[in-house]
Amino acid sequence: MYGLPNHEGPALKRSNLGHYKVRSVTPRVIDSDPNLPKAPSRIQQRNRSRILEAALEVFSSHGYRGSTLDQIATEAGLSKPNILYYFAGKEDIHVTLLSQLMSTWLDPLKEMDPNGEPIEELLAYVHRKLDMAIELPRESRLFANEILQGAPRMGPHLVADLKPLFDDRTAVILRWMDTGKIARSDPAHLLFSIWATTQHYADFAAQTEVLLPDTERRHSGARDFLTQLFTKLLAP
Amino acid sequence: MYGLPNHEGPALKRSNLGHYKVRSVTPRVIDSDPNLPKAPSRIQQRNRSRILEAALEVFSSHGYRGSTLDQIATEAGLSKPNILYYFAGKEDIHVTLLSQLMSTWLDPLKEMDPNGEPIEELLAYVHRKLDMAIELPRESRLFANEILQGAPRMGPHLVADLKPLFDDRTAVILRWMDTGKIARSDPAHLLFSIWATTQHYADFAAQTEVLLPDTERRHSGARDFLTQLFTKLLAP
DNA sequence: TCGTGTCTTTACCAAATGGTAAAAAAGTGA
DNA sequence: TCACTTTTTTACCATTTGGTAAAGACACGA
Repeated sequence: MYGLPNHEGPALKRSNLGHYKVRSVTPRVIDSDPNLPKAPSRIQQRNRSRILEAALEVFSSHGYRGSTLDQIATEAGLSKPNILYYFAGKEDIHVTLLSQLMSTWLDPLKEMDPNGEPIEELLAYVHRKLDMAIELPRESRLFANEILQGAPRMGPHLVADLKPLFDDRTAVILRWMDTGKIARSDPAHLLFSIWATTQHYADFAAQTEVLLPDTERRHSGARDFLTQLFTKLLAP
Repeated sequence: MYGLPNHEGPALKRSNLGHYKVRSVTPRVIDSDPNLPKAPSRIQQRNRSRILEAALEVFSSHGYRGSTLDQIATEAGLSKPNILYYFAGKEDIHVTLLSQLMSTWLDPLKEMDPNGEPIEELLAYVHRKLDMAIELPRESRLFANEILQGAPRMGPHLVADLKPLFDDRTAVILRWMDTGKIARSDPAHLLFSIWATTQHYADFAAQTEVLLPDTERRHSGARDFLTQLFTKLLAP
């Protein structure tokens, strides 16, 4: 009688392909494979990135379901049908955003050098993560929203991309501990605590801004505190 | 042309009072003030708490906008009009939930004893918060969702309830530091880091469960790690 | 300047969703 | 059992919203 809601809004009536990614081809002499889609025109690049920028703004502050195509369209300065010319649908925009941001988000973790000085590497990682949380809070919130809802659109990405990197990095950290250059602790929880403490400043900004109105103390204070916290933890 | 969305769905046509809270009174001999609303009947108590339990389940996993009255109704085993007999609307349910949970959520902070042993008190607080995150993840996620969206319905609560408590507790911690019983650090950021690290296990469970599938290591491992982390930070 | 393909707008639609009116059903005290 | 109140159901409604069709505007090479 009262079924679960269709979380994607009105049902799409036909598979909505052929909009941008798959299209008929006008062969170019330069192009090696005439069966590949054309390179995006300047206008396409501009509008697609406009839409993604607008979507980041909207999705990150209202969540997926809390955002509407109209909002994104207004923010992007385009009409709703027009953004649907560039993307197959709301979900397509969201997924595109998430996958694009995934690499940005994981970069600092990749940059940790297994041959570097352990304490330096880890503290640098903390600082980079904190800088990102402060400078790119929308990106942080976008991910937080997605994970909070149980990662419905990013679950596979987590398993395929994040998990292997995570396993690799925890192994590196474990080896560092074996050398005695940093104190022993659970590397997995160490990474969790770094993520939690840094992203907290982006994800819970509405709270921290109320509790600690002084922006300067919030930002550089966070840096000092986290340095102290992790320096003490890692000291051999 | 393309306006912002009305985030509350269809506009309500009239002020929707008189549903439960305000109703005509049949005077009782026992009641001292016959102009006060009647005490809720057994059936009302049962159904209201059923609805709140269902709403906690639904709101915490889909967010406010991602949840529908039908979902809540189904989960509660009632019909949609029936839950609207008990609550004035979707927002009323959400607000009721949030205010009820606020005190549960702040209790551990209140219980910190200014006259206790600083390290013990703070570690006990960390452990209580972690236990709550693990045992009441839905409550944690409900708050996280609300804060992430900028606390649209809880902002005033934060200022009125949390801020004074926060200021008081950071002052207590500062006094503890003055006695030399714990190391100096910024008390505000100390509390932030406790909240961040503990709630992370509830709010980002979708992630931690992928990265650390072993439930035992996730839970007791977190406890050990956080004990270590904060013991080292606080050691004078 | 003409024609072809790209981009944008106008005018829609169907489903989902929050909410309501009103009558039926179930309790309840006397 | 009767009268009265409380609770539940049935049948709706108005907006919102994701999405589409189709025509028009635009760009640009030949």
